[in-house]
Amino acid sequence: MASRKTSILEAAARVIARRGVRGLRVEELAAEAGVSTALIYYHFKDRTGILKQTLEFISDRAERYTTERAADAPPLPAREELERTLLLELQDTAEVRENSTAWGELRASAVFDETLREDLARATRIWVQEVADLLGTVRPMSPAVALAGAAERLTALLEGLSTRWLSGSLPLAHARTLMTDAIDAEVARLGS
Amino acid sequence: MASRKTSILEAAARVIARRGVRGLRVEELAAEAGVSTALIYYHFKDRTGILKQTLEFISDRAERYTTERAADAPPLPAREELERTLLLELQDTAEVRENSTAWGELRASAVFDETLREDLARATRIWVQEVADLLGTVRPMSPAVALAGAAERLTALLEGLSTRWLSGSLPLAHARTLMTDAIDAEVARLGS
DNA sequence: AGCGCCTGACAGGACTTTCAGCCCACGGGC
DNA sequence: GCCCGTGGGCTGAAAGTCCTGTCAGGCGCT
Repeated sequence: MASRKTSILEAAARVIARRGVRGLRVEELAAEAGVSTALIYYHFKDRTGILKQTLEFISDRAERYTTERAADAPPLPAREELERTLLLELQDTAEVRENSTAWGELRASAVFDETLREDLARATRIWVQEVADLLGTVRPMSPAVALAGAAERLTALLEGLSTRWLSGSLPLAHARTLMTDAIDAEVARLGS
Repeated sequence: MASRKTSILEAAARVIARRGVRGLRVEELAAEAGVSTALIYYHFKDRTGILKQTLEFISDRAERYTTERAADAPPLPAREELERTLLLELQDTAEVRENSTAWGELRASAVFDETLREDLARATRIWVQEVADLLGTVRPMSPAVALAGAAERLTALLEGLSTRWLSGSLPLAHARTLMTDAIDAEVARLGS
């Protein structure tokens, strides 16, 4: 069930989305979760422990929501599936905003914290591979190297656009347009 | 010439590159610059003031080093100039690394700090415009809207690749290849 | 003297982490 | 069934710790 510890992790995701990894205050987290600050230290050794476990929690959750689809939903055509997967990260819903924000924070934190790098690199690799596979479905004749390159560009672009969106430099609708156009370009490029 | 204030800003860029925005401690900055903490507050109103002016300082400096060329160097062909400008941000030299890291940090911080957003959005706009102009030189017949879109994609991609590089998810050489390919794709796209 | 640049010292707070112990579910002995 | 001892989950309160931002004043230049 939603144990106390789990609900603290959920609360942590919300607080990080609101304030960032940098702005997470244990007291605020405690208030958000409706527990005492001491309980946080009971379950997580220290502030770093909170961060690590929350980031793990978040990447599990993200993997779930990008992959999962209603079991009874008809499978989408390859091209729509690709677009859907990528544009999913550019939506103004609480869950996506929360995950995107946290992902961006994780990425940014890893620049200064080597202990995060390995996990991050692995998660990135999985994500890129997933997109490369989708591209392969859209353009079955393309060489793997080309697919990998396109997937890397698309996912890196997505991260860039996402950060710009979240930092208020780019309206969401425009980000979506740019992303769609980039997908067109990459698909066309593979086709040629 | 290098006024005390300027040397504080240079030190701030170094400290941010080393510790991140959240890791910037006024005391550490003072030590790095070889001045008292009080002097920092004398020149910059508060911590946020330091951040804002450092952002400005960094984007000026980046503009300089991407734009400037030796006076006696022959002007490059448009296409090479474009490539050079974008790939300059993907180099493992102290100055570039420092600038890129600080830029990424400030971008990430702006997600949670509205006071940085306006400056950041402006700096972004200028940069995108610069790239759009270069693209316009390469493909003079392209409509402005297409140039703007391509420039936004290329700069956002560059930010994404840069962050991946700095966070250890992407080898530098590979990032450069991906960037070059993206430029090819966008230029080809404008040409059609 | 007046002014701009600069400093040491510290007040005041924001945050993290610890501590002593309460509460209650549970299992064993009667 | 009932009592008691135990231990994990949990908390209020406060001790630390670390920083930011301020203040009164020094120093040199015009």
